[in-house]
Amino acid sequence: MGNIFEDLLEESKIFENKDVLRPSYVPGQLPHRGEQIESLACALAPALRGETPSNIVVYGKTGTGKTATVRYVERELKDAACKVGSRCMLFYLNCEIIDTQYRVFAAVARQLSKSVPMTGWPTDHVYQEFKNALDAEGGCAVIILDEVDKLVSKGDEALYTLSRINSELKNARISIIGISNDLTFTERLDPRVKSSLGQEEIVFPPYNAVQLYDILEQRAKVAFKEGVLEEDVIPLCAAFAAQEHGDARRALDLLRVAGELAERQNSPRVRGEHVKMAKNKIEADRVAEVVRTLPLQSKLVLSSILLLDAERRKRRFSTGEVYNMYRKLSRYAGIDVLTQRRITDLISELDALGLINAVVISKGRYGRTREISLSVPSAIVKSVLFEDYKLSALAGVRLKVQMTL
DNA sequence: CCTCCACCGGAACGTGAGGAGT
DNA sequence: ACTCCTCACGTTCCGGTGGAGG
Repeated sequence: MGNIFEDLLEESKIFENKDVLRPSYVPGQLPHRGEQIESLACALAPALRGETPSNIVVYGKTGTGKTATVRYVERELKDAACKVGSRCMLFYLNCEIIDTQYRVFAAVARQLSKSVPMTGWPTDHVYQEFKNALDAEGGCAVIILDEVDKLVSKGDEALYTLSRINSELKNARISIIGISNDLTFTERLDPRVKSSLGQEEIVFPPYNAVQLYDILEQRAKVAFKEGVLEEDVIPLCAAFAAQEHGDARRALDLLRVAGELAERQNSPRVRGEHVKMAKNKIEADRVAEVVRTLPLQSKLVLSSILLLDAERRKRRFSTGEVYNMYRKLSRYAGIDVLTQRRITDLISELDALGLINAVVISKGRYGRTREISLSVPSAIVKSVLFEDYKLSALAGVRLKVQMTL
């Protein structure tokens, strides 16, 4: 008795099966994606007959169900291939992690139980191994490249090689499915790759609030106990997510976190206010996590912006101002001072992460620069930044810096 | 209409860590 | 022990540019 885990072990009063709300979950049915599923299935059907399907590019913003749909079709195709006895393999690669030519080949070869080191081999060696593995297996291989744009940003060699590989294979054929959330990414490609890759295009439009509602309702039935959701919960989640470009992942997160918050408060039901709390919590957690995992130099840049923000009346700063502050800070903290060129890149990264806003503006006679401002609450950033022991010394530094200059 | 500021951002290159083969 | 890879992170060099002020 009195064990600290006793209370926590008790069965949830809110959730029936929380996993259904996780983004990795592929449901048995995908509402409002019938059209896309059909196009994909149509395009891939030749694989079952031993022919080579066209290459496909799938477009759509985050949370429009691209990955879920493709994985769903992948599963169905595998089943079908099993039944028909057709030799058809599917490889799912996430290019956010597998983001170079080397890694793509290595990942596929490994799934065909070849052993390839993380790094070390010349790329053409891995390429050979990759081809041998495919040829040994024979049949048709569908390579799914999730977030292809990440792969392209580091040079389009990988796609170039992949799109031409069929002429070098004896027994096997491959076709590529690229998933991208950037509609313009093909324009950065070599025209030859572009025409080969984009034989077929499928677009995923964002969900509207009504569609999000359907999705949430479908999952909520499985995820929650009967009757714990108050009526306004799902519409609220749908509405919030619809505001953020119809991102279904956001909507599901909101619902899950709202449930968790209700559970923690020992509330018997999930109410609308839990959704509002969840919205704030998700944003704060995201910011905190992003800031925490920033490299030291980027943290320093962010600290500079934070200090400027606290010292000046205005809220937007030029690259020069930020760089000057950065130099002072890193000297004070005894950290190598990087060049301004490097810092502009770091600033762009912070911008891409959504922590700051950086827009290039021209001030005419007075030059051209980025206008930089913090785009998240400074309190969250500050508390996380000064956790870093190397930066904690900076917490009380504001006045000193001002004086030493 | 031209100038010229204060940067932007591409390209090429260097270094050093991490790993493999011989 | 030595050679040969990739890759992350920086630096150096430099051509390019929107628009206020002359």
